Amino acid sequence: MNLFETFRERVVTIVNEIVAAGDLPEGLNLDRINLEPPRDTSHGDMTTNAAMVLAKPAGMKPRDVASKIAEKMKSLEALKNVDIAGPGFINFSLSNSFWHAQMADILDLGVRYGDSQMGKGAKINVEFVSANPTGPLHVAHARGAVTGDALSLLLRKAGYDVTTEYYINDAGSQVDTLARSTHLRYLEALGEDIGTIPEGLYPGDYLVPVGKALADRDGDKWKLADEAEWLTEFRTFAVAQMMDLVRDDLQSLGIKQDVFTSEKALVEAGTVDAVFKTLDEKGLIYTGELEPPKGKPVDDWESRPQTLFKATEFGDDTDRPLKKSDGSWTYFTNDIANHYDKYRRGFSQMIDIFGADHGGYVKRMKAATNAVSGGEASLEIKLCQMVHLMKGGEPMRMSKRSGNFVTLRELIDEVGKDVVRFIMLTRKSDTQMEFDLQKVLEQSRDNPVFYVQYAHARCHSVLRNALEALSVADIAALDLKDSDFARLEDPAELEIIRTMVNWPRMIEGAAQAQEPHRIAYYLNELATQFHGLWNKGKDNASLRFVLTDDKELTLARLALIQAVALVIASGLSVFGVDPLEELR
RNA sequence: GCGCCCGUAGCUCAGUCGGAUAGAGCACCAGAUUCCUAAUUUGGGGGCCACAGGUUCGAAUCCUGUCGGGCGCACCA
Repeated sequence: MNLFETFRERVVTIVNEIVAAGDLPEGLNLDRINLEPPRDTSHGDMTTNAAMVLAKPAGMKPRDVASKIAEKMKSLEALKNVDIAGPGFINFSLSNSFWHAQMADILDLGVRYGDSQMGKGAKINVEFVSANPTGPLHVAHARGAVTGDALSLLLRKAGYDVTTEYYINDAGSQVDTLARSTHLRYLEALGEDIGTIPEGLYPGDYLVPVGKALADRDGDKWKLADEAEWLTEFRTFAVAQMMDLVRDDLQSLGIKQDVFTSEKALVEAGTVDAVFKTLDEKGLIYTGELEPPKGKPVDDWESRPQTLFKATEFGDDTDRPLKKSDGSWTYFTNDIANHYDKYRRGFSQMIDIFGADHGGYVKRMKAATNAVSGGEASLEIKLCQMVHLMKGGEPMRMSKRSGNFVTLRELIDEVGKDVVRFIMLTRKSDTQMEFDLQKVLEQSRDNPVFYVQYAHARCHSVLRNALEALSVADIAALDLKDSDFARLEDPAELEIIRTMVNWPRMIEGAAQAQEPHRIAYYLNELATQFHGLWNKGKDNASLRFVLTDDKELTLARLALIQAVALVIASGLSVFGVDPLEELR
């Protein structure tokens, strides 16, 4: 529980006491009472809307309710300056000693500061990337990958039991295309001239080594064989190779999912049949005809009876086909089985991260998950909008022909894993964003990655210099935890402590909203405050961190810096970004 | 035609389950800057929160409609 929640409970307790005393009516809904830091810091350290939300149901004026509450709050420990403002806000501040006491917590917990029990260990499944295993990951996968991974880290920090998952689409026709493309490369490896890759097959060079590996292993065994003989073997081999590629790409982003579920395996295990049967028994399957699509005209459209799932009963716009014209399962049916399988494995909360181009798929998947679990499982789907890659303010065309890169790997090679991760997380995932490859490598205020990393590095630099100045070998020898925090009296120092104390609340808020990008803004703010304090020391020598004539104050300030470094590191860890101790 | 996402400063974007005078960075203008610990710093101008209604003590936020942008729209994956 964060401190704001603690004080909120105290306010609720006070309200209940007032009710018990008969000064407020019984049966008031207290859920809408908030307690938060005010936007304007001149209003104090904390503010509550309690009086305003209670006034109307109580049939009283907000300021009258406020004065009753404020009167009792004055007796709370550590509180000072309780007052009523505006339409009925109750603002108050906490004593400096209260804030100083929080320093010990931060230093004690280190990067675990901000860990929360909010999730109560609830199991939650986060599926992301799930790109077709037909080649290396594309830059377009980067945002979903990073968002999914960071969201998982965030939820873990907030106390959820998170399992990350990748669903391998290895049962559709695209993996047959992969197998055929690989066969061509196999023939090439055996010395045949394959010419240009025919339309409809995958032309990428990454299949050359796969074909060669098969030629090395099996010789010319498949050279003259019919496709029916080699297709399965080539598909299995190539998919395995492609998944190795994908895993390597993810690894280079620092991502390693816990579970890889194979679509093919789900089909072969009969899970899809079981799902179909379940839906059928619930009366959610029927045979009918659909309207022709309303968008672009489809050339090969033919009206025919289809096996349909009653998705409309669960909020979808139309019912959805479960079988293709050849009688096999649709991708959708298999994906229902995928989500059913997760439910069966004990996940009642699931999150999928999709690209924006899959937006049309959201309603049906949520509908199906709802149906197949009998309403017991909930599926959230987060859409990641497109990222426009820029270079020096100019949009980049992403095509091999123009010599610009197209793969995720190439993007990482250009700017580095940590930059990709941080920048992708600086914007809300469901809005489009720009990513300027030039700007993110600049060492300036304009580059949030640099600015935050620099703050962390600067903390460590100060600590290193301090050790030298104090002739101490190891920071542990300073016992910073036992410093006299009361010496931190400058408003800028207290402001930093308040910001750090807000960190646990940030984690809970961001986790609840499933919005990792809030962390980026928080880190930027903390970095700004720290850099600001550093700069004050330029003008005012008494505000420097290391003061040779005042060891007590120096130690207290070093403790503050240590705390800042820890909170920044804690924040970066949620992003999966490694904090730097020096910039070079 | 329908569905989803979005529209906030010149630009890129925040804005906490509805809260006080709507914020940040960049850009722009003006000042400081052989003081130092590491990559300057201080201040300023700049807004019909797309538009119009509605709900509310209170709306950028919720609801309805209009306009504008993005994505998607049998059997593919």
